[in-house]
Amino acid sequence: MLLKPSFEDLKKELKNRNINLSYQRLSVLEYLTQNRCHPTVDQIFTDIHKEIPTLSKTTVYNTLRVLIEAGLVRVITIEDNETRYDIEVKDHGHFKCESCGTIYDFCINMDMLNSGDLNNFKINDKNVYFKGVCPRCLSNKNENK
Amino acid sequence: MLLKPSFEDLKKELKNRNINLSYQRLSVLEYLTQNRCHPTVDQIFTDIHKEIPTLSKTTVYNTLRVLIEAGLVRVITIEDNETRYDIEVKDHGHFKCESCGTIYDFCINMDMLNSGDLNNFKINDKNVYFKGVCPRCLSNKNENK
DNA sequence: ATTATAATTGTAATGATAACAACTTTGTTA
DNA sequence: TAACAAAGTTGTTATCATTACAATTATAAT
Ligand SMILES: [Mn+2]
Ligand SMILES: [Mn+2]
Ligand SMILES: [Zn+2]
Ligand SMILES: [Zn+2]
Repeated sequence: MLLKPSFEDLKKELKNRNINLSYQRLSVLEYLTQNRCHPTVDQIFTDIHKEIPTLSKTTVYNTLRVLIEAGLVRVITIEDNETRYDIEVKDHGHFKCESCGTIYDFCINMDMLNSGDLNNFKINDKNVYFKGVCPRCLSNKNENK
Repeated sequence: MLLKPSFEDLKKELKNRNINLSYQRLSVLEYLTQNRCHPTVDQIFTDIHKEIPTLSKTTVYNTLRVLIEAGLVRVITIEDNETRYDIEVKDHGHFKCESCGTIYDFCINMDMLNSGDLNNFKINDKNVYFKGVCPRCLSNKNENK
């Protein structure tokens, strides 16, 4: 199973890397640990803005860049028109339901994947994206027959 | 190995689907069969524009949409700031070199990948994206030591 | 040849992200 | 603690990719 890093663990990680623990950064970081739905910048901004009305969207972008560079957040580009963010940086796949839009995590065996074509390549980043229809939407469709 | 469909094969495919074979559409289609570097819209437009000065970028977008809907072209979203297009629709992975920008194809065993988490999901589309440094750039780096 | 349908074109609108400079907060030093 | 320097935040503006739209042109059907 995927390990879920706690907010406190992540705070320590940032401190270790000498990254300043500003109120806004901690707020974004905490949001990501509690909302593991792979949110967009707009979702993150809109939600935190309710708590911190002075928050700027630029800060959300800046913070995400810092967290990504620190290796604490990964980018999900399963769709060409929306960038999403994931606090879980361990290898795992993403499935997007084309009906309800939900993005599901799933386990993958990355070793099985590497066919040997990439023997002499230095691999830094791996992403697996599937699309289709989730079980919930499939059963809803059957009910409406 | 991956099969490379010929321009003529693809023309027949379009005819079968009653998709109009306009000069511009055929031009884009032929470009994709001959430039398998996963080009962006801008690359496609700029190159074909040299031959067809009246070509509009809107037409390139429209044509790509038609070809994608027909299942003859697939979208590559390995980077969040550039959408790329691939005439090869068979399952295969993509590796982007972070140094030279080249996107390499590689073989994958998709069946090995599916861990069972997605047993009840209907899967329509699969993409595997890796990033890192390609052998050529790795050896260049060593030379400059 | 005429007419209807579809495709193309150029421009304008949209929306996500980045650049920027002014302002504010934080950390450091005395 | 006070003063200063560095870093972070904010709001605005700029940029760029993509889409919407209406006018024009090309294709298909009769
Ligand atoms: Mn995830
Ligand atoms: Mn490819
Ligand atoms: Zn669903
Ligand atoms: Zn390279």
